[in-house]
This record gives sequence, structure tokens and C-alpha cells, in this order.
Amino acid sequence: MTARATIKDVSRLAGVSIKTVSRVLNKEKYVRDATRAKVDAAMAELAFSPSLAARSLAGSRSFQIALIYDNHSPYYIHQIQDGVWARCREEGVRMLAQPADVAAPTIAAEVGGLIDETHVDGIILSSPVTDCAAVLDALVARRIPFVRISPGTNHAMTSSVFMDDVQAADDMTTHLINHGHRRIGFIIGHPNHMASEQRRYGYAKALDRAGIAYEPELVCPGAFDFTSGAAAAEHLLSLRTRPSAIFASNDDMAAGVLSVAHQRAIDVPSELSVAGFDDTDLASLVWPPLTTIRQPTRDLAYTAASLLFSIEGGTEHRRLQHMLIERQSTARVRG
Amino acid sequence: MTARATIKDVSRLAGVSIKTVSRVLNKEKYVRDATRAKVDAAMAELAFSPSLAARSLAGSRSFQIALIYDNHSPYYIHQIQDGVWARCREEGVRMLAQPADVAAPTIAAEVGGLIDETHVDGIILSSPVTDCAAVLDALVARRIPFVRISPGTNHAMTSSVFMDDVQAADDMTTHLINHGHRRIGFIIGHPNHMASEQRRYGYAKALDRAGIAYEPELVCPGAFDFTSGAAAAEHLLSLRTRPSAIFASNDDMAAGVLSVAHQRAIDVPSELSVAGFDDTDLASLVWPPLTTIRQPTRDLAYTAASLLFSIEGGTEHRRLQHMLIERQSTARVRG
DNA sequence: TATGCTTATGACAACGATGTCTGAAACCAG
DNA sequence: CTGGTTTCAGACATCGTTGTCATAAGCATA
Repeated sequence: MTARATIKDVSRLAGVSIKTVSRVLNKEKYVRDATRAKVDAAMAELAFSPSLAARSLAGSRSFQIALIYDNHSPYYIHQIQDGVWARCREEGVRMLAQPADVAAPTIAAEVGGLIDETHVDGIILSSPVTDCAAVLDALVARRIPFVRISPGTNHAMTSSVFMDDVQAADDMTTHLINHGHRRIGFIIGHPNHMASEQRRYGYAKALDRAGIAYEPELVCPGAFDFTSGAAAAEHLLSLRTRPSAIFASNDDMAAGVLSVAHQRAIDVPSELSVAGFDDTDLASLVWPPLTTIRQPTRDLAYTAASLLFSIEGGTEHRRLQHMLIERQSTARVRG
Repeated sequence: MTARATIKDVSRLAGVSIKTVSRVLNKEKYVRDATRAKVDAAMAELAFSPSLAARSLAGSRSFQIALIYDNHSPYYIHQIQDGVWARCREEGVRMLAQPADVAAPTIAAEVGGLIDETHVDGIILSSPVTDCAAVLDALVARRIPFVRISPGTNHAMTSSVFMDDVQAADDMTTHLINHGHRRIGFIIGHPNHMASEQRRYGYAKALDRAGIAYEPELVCPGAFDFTSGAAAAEHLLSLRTRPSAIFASNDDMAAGVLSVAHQRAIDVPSELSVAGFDDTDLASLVWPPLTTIRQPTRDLAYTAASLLFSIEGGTEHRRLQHMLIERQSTARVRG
């Protein structure tokens, strides 16, 4: 038990050559059923697991892919990791989770080093790394297959999976308008993420269609975290005529809004409607639970991995459906 | 750029043998400074990254470790991953993040397969995998070094890092008692986690020291998630004499308690004090922000990795300090 | 029966590093 | 100047697989 079983041990036990064992392992043709059975039995008996190191050194595959992310929402990452991992597991491939920092000048070197060191077969990029030029260049230079989750630019460049952020933000804004709201505050996401601008655009589009003016004082910058959401809420709720609803570009920032509302004894939703985006677990954990857009994060990740495994030269784009989830943080406007 | 640079390319460019390059790479002795400089320059010029596959196949190290976890709190996992990853980065080692399911009968085979496939140099186990006998057996059988984060059993078996859950729960309970609370509800954690029982014990100990009877009706089962916390709160707040404070074994369950209190229009903290445990980000994101125990999760993980890298045969145990964080969810009892 | 094609298997080199061994150069003491 | 260490560097086997090529067996066709 102390020494790992190798393909050689298996071949000896099964009475065949190592090459034949290799064929069985890789499900190649030209192995008689009886031979295959013998080999399978031998592998089971020895609890044989092939060495990834040897396979990737000798062969053209490494049975590993990397997931690269730079995102500070634990919920989001968790779902992304989970989705990619589930698909990898089905495929018998290992996943390397690699945090990165898009602002660091070394990011391209780090990603390049990762590829050269590990020989990964492919890469999945999640936003905002999806739009980091240095990284994209490094990947293209190495001719390594990769898929992007929710890219904001160069859509045609690679296979990608995404949702329609513009439409989703439009849906939510329209939902609020339909509930009688006219002064609707908006909190923008982190400027690094392309989705931030898309969501803002969807908000503006819905207002326009409803004939409501876009008022810059109602639109605040944010950074996708609780603190920036709270800061934006402080601003919005201090306006002479305060908004009757606030739409935050993600749930964390919406939680910040709720917190400020509670401190100021402004009741949600009777005095203020609050909407989030993403439908992370957090949306159900705060009080009142958030009306939000369900982003199919885990599915996006799972699908991204599927696309990576099926790449054959053609790029493919897959849009997944979002859904407006109505909970208790929004209501008809008073009066 | 299309073909990776190898040690051979470097040796040619530097005008030395491949073995000398290998020596420089591994910081071995017996290389003249001038030679070392030449080699370093060549490596830089070629942007050389050594193949992990080749190194682990030929050498006795793989420059990879695995982190195994089965925990459903994204915040907790995120911090654990982050801490281990930071230490690995310093060491120039890759981290494989491996989710697992302690309830699955195949878990030992999966972990064993992981080790055999990847040749990882060591393993870090986080709770509750730390107390999964099948996994421990598999690791011991393979004589692979491993460190456990917050193990509940067999403390002496391996190196480990942990905090004092009993003392922490005692501290929090005492804090509530000092604020005049006598009927204090308690929500136990998931039965899989040893920490759950330790926290309950700390609660009981503090009550006992204060001469307050331990009332079983005030102690509810839970599972470390929002829903179970809410269910427990429903029970506790329906008692004939309801508690003036509820201490939940983690923040997620405390958030569940807050939610139920809000629905029943019970004001926190004036009518009910609520305390959590862990001080995940969530504790600051709910309203009111939770009084909780700060568990040094990221540090625990970082330290665990440090211990793994410094293992030389001796086991080492490191206890990290917790801290009671007082926020706005607890207050003196009324009257 | 010879020919050619398909199926099935094995021998052997190769992947890119490290470990071991061997030898040359440099240094020092006698 | 000799002989013995210490310091440095290279040759070569090796790790556990896959890729390439050779070849044998089976079978249909000429």
C-alpha cells in the first residue's frame, strides 16, 4: 500500500503489455472485450490510479483545467467553482481554482506561468478577468482553448456563456415602475465589471420607455460590496425628495441599503422598496428578503465547462435565462 | 512562443548542462555565483517555467497540496481557501481545492485517488472532513503529511490548528448573562461538526457557573444554515415564557433568528438579544449587525499551510485566539 | 494460394525534469 | 611539487505514462 500501483503492475497482473493497459485507460479502439475485462479487473484489484504527471508529460492532455477569477463576492465564486467542478468531475478532469488580481501588472505572467507549469488543457475565465487584455493576449499567444463567463467585450473572440444583463435590469426597473415608482435610485456596480454598465443601461432604457427622466442625482457609483451600497444609500436617502425605490446592481449593495434604511427607521417596503441583483444566498438571509434577479450562476459555470470540453475549433455562445424573483423588499408605492 | 521553453533550451542558452539549470532551479549548493547568474538570465529571457508534471515525475516533490472540505458556508470556505492559497503562493506551491461529501461512502476512494493521481505533497483537511475516519485511514495508509483545521477528535494524531470553541461559547454566554439575561436560548450546530457539541458545552458551562439551570426546552438542534436557525427561532419564540436572548452557533443561523424576529415584530435588541458565532461577512450585512465571536478563519488556514510546509516528523498544535465582537444585536435585558 | 485490409497487441522511444555517479578544477597543507 | 579535500559541472539512468511503428492474426477478395 505504501507504493502506488503503476501501469506496469497492472500489465503484469493482467498478463498484457503496458501499452494495452494504456489503451484500456484511454478507451481506445482495438482492444478485445476479453482483454479489456482482464485489465479492468486488474486495475480494480490494485486500486490503480494513473499518474497525472506521467500522463501529461507523455501525452497531449493533462486532464486538468484552470478556473481564473477575481471576484470578491464569496457567494458568486462559490457557485462558479461549484458549477465548473461538477462538470469537471463528470469528465474525470481536475480543476485548479486560481484567484487573480486584474489590477496587478503581473497578472499575465502569472497566468502564463500557470499554463506553462501545469500544462492545463483549457481555461475558464470569470468576470472581470474575462476583459483583461493582458490575460487574453497571453492565452491567445499560447493557443490554449478557453471559455469566458459573462464577458463584456470582444464577444466574438471566444466561446462564452452569459445572461442578458441589459434586459434583466430593464425587467427589474419596469417591475418597479409598474408598482407605481417614479423616483427610482440606482446603484452602479464595480467599474471593473462590464456588467455594471450594462445594468445601468437597462435601468436607463426602462425609464426612457416609461417616459421618466433619467436623473443623474439618482444614480450612484458603487463597487459591488456592502459598504459602497450603504454609502450610496446614505446619499440617496438624504436627497431633498428621496426616491421611493432603490435598485442596487447586486445583492451585497442592496443589503447595505437595507441596513441604512433600518438605521434611519425607514420601513422597507412600505416606505422604500429595495431591489437587488444576482439572487445569491444573501438575498434570502436579510430582512426583508430581497426582490432580485436570479442569475443562473452555477449553470453558467457548468455550461462554460461543457463548452470547453466540446471545443473543436468553432466558438459557441450560450445565453442563459435570468428570472425576476419577487420577495418582500418591494411593494406598491404608498398613497 | 508556441512551444514552451524547457530546461534544455535554458541550458543551451546559458552554455551549461541541464543538470546545472536544475541545480539553480532548486537552489542547490555547489553552483558558482557567476554560473547561477548566467542561468537566471537565460531563464528570464526565455520566460521559462518548469513543468510541474516532469518535476513531480522525476523528483520526490510535486509542488502541489490539496485542500479538502465539505462545508456549506461560502463565507467560511472562501476564507479557508484564501488563507491556504496565500501561504502556498509564498511557497511556490499550487493548491488543489477539493470539495467532498463526508456522508458519501466513496469519500475515502476519492481522496485516495486524488493523492495517487496528483502525487500531492501534503493535505489540509477542514472540518468536518477532519473527523471522517475513512479519510484519516486513507491518508495514514499512504503516509502522506497532513494538517487539520479545527479537528474534533484524535487531537494528538496530527498537526492541527484550532480555536477554543468551548471557551468562546462560554465567553459569549457569560457576556449575555452579564447583560442581565437569564433565559438564554441556544441553537446547536450541525451534528457532523464536533465544534457544535463544544459550543453547546461552553454554553452549559457558563450557565452552570452563574447558577442558572440548563433547560432543555431552550436548546434547539440546528444545521448551521439559515433555515434551521429560523426554524429554531420559531420554536423558541413560541414558548410560554420566551427567552430574552438567543445564542446561535453560527452567523447564518443567527440571521435566521433575526428574520423570524422581524416577521413577528419583535425588536432586536430591545426585546430580544441575538448572538452569532464566526464573524463571517454576513454578521455585518444583516440588521442589526451581529454580536458574534470572531473566529480567525483565514489565519487558521494560513497557519495550517505553514505547519504543513514545516512538518519534519514532529506534530505541532497551534491554538489561535478568538475575540468577542460586540455589535448592535445584543443589549441589556429590559426592565 | 497469394494479396490486402482490418483488428489486436507489443517493443521502444519520448516527454522534461531530478537523482546518482563520476570526473575535473581549484584550493590547501605538507 | 605532490596528494587530498572541497567545489563545481556534466553524463546518464529514471520516473510512469503516451505516441509511433512494427507485426501477427483473422478474414474477405482476387
